[in-house]
Amino acid sequence: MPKPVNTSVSRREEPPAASTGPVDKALAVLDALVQPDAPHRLADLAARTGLPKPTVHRLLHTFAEAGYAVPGPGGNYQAGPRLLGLAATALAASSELRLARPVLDDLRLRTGHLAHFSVRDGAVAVHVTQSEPSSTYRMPLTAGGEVPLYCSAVGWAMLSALPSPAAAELLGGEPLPARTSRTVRDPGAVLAALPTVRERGYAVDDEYAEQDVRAIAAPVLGPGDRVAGAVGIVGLTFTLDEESVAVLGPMVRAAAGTVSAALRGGTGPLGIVRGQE
Amino acid sequence: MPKPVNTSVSRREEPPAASTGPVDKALAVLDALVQPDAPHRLADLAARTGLPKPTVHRLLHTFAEAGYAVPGPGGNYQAGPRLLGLAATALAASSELRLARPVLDDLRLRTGHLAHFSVRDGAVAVHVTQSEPSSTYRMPLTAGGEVPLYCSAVGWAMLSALPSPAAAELLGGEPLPARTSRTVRDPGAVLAALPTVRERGYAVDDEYAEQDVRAIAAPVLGPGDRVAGAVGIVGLTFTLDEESVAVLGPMVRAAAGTVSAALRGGTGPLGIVRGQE
DNA sequence: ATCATCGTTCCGGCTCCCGGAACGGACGAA
DNA sequence: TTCGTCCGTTCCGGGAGCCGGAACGATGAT
Repeated sequence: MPKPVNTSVSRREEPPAASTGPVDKALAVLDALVQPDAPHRLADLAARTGLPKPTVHRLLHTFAEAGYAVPGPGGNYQAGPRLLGLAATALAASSELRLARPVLDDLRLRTGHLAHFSVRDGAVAVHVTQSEPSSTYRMPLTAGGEVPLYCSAVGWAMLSALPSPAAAELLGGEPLPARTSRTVRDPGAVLAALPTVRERGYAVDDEYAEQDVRAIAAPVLGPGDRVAGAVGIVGLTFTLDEESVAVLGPMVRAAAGTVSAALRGGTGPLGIVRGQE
Repeated sequence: MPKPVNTSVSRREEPPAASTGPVDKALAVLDALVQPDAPHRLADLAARTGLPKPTVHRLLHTFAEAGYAVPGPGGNYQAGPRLLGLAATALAASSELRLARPVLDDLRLRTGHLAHFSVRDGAVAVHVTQSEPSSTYRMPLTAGGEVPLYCSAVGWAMLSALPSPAAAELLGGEPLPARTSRTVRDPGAVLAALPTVRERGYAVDDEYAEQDVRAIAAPVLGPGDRVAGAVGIVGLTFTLDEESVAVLGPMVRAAAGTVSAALRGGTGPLGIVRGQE
């Protein structure tokens, strides 16, 4: 008796975003491959990317031949040495990142909170590096993670340093999804808050994205006042309480200013003499 | 049992890249895009990858649409936010890397030399992360950089932890190119030195790769004695002198042992092949 | 003003990418 | 042990879309 193929209506919305070109598919697989829950099985990668199984398999084979993925026993894959090398090179080559790191360490030491540096990708912020206190028993922030601009301190900070029309366009006209009961859902309200952020020099996220989590951030500006990213600290509300915001805010603002100044001043695109290769 | 004995040896590619598929070309462009001398002009990327100009342009356009590259004024490109996020995610997801970092910091503090962690990609070692002393006036090692196994301390360390046949295959039969006057060019001589490395627990590179540079390294072993990488220190010969090798060597060996133990013990992503004998 | 160089666009040819279907092995349940 | 299920892998014919030489406009140096 032929079993009916399980074609039940998926309860989960299909996120697949059918990429048109092979390069987009390759990027999708790479993105899935570096996710923290390694090693990855072929079926999982196919499900996550929404690509057909043979397609993912072929891409993984290509990656493996180039050293960007390494196949394990039982047909599971993980990030390969060349991918790790690429990642290390990319992070080392980013001048803002290289300059931000020591500032983040200093900021973490002086505030006791997790300090991080994020950059903007469209309407979301990507956390690129961070300095964690040893006492973090639960990490409210993951490296490489993303958070919408409208509900994060780093997001508001970067929005505040953008021209108003650009900020308005990024926020859109529709009501924004609520993450907590305190999320500011009205784009107009977010826009109205930006002048205050500009005046103070730092933005505060009061449980906008997650319950019991507060954050403070300030924008980092590169040459020509271009927004390069944002520096911020994150903590639970009962350690990063309302009173401390008044003293921590200026510290965050100063840290961001330090990075901005370093970006403008010292090391231009080619300030250093590199060895060969 | 078909064991994956895939030990691809050659991975060196020259400007006339023989990339057959579009995915390989995309990887080549990505690799060129993260190189330290940003921003990159289209013609440079085309020259570096050996690909035709329109092809590179099309790939960059695809990358830009996905946020993996960002076009600057005047038609130059640099790594985009998604690429930085991917890099951060990849490095954060690697358990060996996460475990190695604090050990490297400690090793650097106690030895005063640059400490680094490298993994193997075919017949070369890739430097994945490092902890630099502040006094480094010239960096003899770059993040994401590569060095052949046969002429580096980390290379010898990883070779020593491999089965002899595998090590022999990686070294090949031909005489190896000389990097300095002290480079060991005979594959047989390298193989003959490995038992000593195994016995002492660390390898020493006496100006094999570069003049006036000495290095010490020890292998890091994961579950099942699989080679996960190597921990090493690098310094100039007149600060990292011959007498200090005897005291620094065991420290490097101990550091590598710490990482190995942590890899085996604590935070295995999920113990899959625990029963495999 | 003139030219070399670069980034960008165009377009016809035909490569080789695509993914449904099938196969064999691994694992768990009965 | 046997059966059923699921997974990784391979195959293959059709046609989607990749390819790159050639051309065009912008830019900066001479």
